[in-house]
Amino acid sequence: MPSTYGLIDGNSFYCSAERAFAPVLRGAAVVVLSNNDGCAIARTAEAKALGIKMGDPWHLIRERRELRDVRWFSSNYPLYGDMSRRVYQVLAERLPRVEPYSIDEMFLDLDVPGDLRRLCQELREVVRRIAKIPTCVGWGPTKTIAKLANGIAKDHPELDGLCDLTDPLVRAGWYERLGIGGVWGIGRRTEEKLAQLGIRSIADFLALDPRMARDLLTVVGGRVQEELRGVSCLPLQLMAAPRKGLAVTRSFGRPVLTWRDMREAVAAYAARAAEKLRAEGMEACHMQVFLHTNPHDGSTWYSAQRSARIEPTSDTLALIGEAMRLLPPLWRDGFAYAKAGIMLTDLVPARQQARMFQTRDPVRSAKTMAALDAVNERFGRGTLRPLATGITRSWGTRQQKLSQRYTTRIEEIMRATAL
DNA sequence: TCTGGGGTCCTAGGACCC
DNA sequence: TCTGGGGTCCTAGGACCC
Repeated sequence: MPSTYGLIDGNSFYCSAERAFAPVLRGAAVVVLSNNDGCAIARTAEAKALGIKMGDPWHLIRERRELRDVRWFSSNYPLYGDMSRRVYQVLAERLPRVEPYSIDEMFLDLDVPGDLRRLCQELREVVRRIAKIPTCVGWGPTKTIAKLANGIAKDHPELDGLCDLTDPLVRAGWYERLGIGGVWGIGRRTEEKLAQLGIRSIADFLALDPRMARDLLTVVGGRVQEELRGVSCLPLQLMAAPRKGLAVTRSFGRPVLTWRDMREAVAAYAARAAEKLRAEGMEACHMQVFLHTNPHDGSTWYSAQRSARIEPTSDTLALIGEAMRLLPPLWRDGFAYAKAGIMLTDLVPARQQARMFQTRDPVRSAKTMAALDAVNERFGRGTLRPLATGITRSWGTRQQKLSQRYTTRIEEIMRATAL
């Protein structure tokens, strides 16, 4: 177990990814929007300075005159994924152990010889130069402390993107000043619960009897407390744990009113779920389908879900078939549906040998799916798709300003931006 | 009228994360 | 016109078993 953990994260990661290809955006207020261009999910410092908050609905932001010049983008996850992998590569070439934690954050094992501050500064510079992403780095004796340090580096520009919380005395100083709600693992509800007991700062929380912390917040809260004390409970995870489930759920670009559109949308989600499953080399044994109306618009709420055990598969047509069996009982005429989704759980590694009582030919299915994936990999997602998933897709997601490079390979990107 | 002590599996819901 | 998507872990409670 390392004695020093680091956390590096990309500043306004999605915005920085967009900026990497459009130098003209340097110094400009930039936001990236959620699916359906619904709300702001990433903002540059300039956009934050203009008062744009995380999660602000975009239709309200754009009405404000002073925000007319804000540059905005629909989210382009394939691009951000490429950028994230690039950042990982740069780090993994320079450190023995790196754990990708989220698309824009990596935990680092900093048990390496030499001056840590200098090393972290060098990491920031090389990530900026090669992957074109500005970052902050925080470090300390546990992951939770490294995460806290990273947040401090982000919030205090005078620290030049670096924050060292190795020294208990330095930590104690911050613990007095920082609210417990900013700690990794303490959300809004827990913060409220603690506030009722008069616990507001991190220092207050550490003064709480560990048994009481566990009774109040379960083992999770107990672990947070230990980690904040400097006792490491969360190891670095170099191997990503096999995933437990997978979901494709999406709000419609406009309300779905007809059974025909609903069937198409859910078939399309099932097809996408099957693709993801195959990309992971997994098969699903359980499927859940749900749909619901808009919870925000004051109309009558209707929501329904149904699930079933299925024969293990990652075959697109088979999964569409299962979804089409689950869906009909959920449908009620007369509602304006806002969202639907497919969730696959009980994932198992794909295997090709025949099972007893199997109703499909696995070899044939694998061949067909491999061909389908190869075409879509080469010519873009959705080039080849089952008719059941629709042609016009009037329910599709709105993406008015997608940066036009989502099939681009990272090598081409790097060439395009070579200085 | 009284009525044990474990187990497992499943589902739903809460809380949190990015 | 009108507010994202996709995960994880933990706990409680019911059904069922011996």
